[in-house]
This record gives sequence, structure tokens and C-alpha cells, in this order.
Amino acid sequence: MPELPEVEFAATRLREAVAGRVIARIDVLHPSPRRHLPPAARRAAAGQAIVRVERRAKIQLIHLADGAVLEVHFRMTGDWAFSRVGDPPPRFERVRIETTDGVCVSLVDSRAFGLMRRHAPGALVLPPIGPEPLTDDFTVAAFHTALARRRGPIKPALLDQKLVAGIGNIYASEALWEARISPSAPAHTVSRARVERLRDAIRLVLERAPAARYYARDGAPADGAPADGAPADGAPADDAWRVYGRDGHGCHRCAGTVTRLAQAGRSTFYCGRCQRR
DNA sequence: TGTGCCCTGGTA
DNA sequence: TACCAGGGCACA
Repeated sequence: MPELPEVEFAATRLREAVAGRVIARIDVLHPSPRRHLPPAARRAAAGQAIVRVERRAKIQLIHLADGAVLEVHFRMTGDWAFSRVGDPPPRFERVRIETTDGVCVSLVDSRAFGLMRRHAPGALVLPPIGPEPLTDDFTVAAFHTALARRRGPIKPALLDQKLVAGIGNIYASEALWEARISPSAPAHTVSRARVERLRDAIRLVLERAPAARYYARDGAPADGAPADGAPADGAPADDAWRVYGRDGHGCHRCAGTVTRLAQAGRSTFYCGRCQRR
């Protein structure tokens, strides 16, 4: 699941592949017009140079020379695949961007949850997004204040991008485990000291994540990723996570057992022995 | 604030 | 063959 480190890695690869090049054409290979660019948006983007690629939370923004912006969200299984025009298309290709000098960038997305849309020049509006967790903007004071306003359990709160940018279901479980906080703890009851621990834990799990661990779903390593690391089937190495997906296994820290819990329709994994409310 | 929906490959 | 996974959005 691409979370912040993986999206950062993807944006970097995209930047290196296409910055300065000119879009020749964009093809959509999935029938969902709501998720991908309609014909008028594709026509408008053709002929435009790509001037900049940036990332905000899990959103990638491709800035074009005319001021328009292509917004891309990988959701669950999206990734970039890079090739040359004329090469066979990668598996699960949903959108294909070709440049005038023959570079081909494919949005590959096995579950087709991903999103690409065009914002007209000057019309870019992003949803409210909280601070980037690896920057100085992510302060304990602001994080504590935001959590204090939440009445529900803390784990679903961490998934709220308005609270902090880029945390997904996996790293939410991992960070709470690192901070020894129960995912069921009411967000507003978590003390400032524990919020600080959680802030540090979020940074730890994000910084520890080797971005290259995220692999394209077609089984091939993402372009530019080292050959070592995760298995080629896209799954994380067995020991990649401290708690995520380890339901029924022993806690890595204490004698407890990892338990799965459903919160807001998402799986949460935690140790009931060393993670306290 | 919680639930259901989108979507489809992989798994039981 | 049915079910599960998940990010973000609309809705109750």
C-alpha cells in the first residue's frame, strides 16, 4: 500500500523520468471516467511541457507549462511504470502518458482505485491536509490540540489526512505499537507526553520505511528500485512490520499476542499487553 | 463519527 | 465462488 514514503519515492522517479519533457498524448485504458482523465482533459494536456512534479501527502502534482496541474493519487495499488513508446504495455496499465521524445509513463493500478484528474490553470484546489510528518510543521503542540478535539479512538484519527498528512492504515498501526498506545484509546484522552511519543513514533516508522520496499503489482521491481529487499510478489518481507498483519503471532516487544481489531472498516493490529489506553 | 461504496486480484 | 483488502469520499 503506497503511503507517504512510497509516494515520495514514486514522485522522485516520475520527476527524474519526465521533468522538462513535453506530453505528446495521454491514453486512458480503464473505463472509469470518474477516476481518470476525460477526453477534453487529455486533449488539453497534450503539447504541454511538464515543468515540475511535487508531492503533498499522498497526492502527486504534475505541473504543466500552461499552469494546469495533473493530480494523481495511487490509492491502494497504484504505481508508475516507465518504458519507451512501442514497448509492450505493463500489466494493469490504467493511464499512459507519452512524451514527444518517446518516454512512456504508465499508471499501473491492479485494483483501479487510483485517480488522475486535471486542474485548469489557477484552479488547483486540494482537500484540507495536515502537516507533513517529517517536517518541523508537525509539532507536538499542534498534534496534541488536534487530537484533543477528536472524540473517537485514536487510530482512525491518524488516518484523517487533515490531522497529519500521509499516514495510512499500516503505519497507523505500526506507529501506535511503537508508541505503546492502544488503538482504542480515545484521541482526546491521550496525554501530551504520549502524543509526543506518538509523534516521534510516526517519524520513526516513516523514516524506517525503505521506500523501495514498495513494488509494482505486476511483480517487477519498481523502476530504479534495488534488487534486494522485498519479495517480488509485492508483499512486504515477513519481518517488515512489527504488528501489521501479525494477528495471532507473538508481540515483538513483550509476551503478548498481536490481535486484529476492526475500526472504521479497517483492520487494526495491536498488542493488548503493551499498548495501553 | 461511523458506514458503505468504489474496484478487482488474490486467497480461502 | 465468496470474501477480503484498502484511501477517500458521500452520506446518514
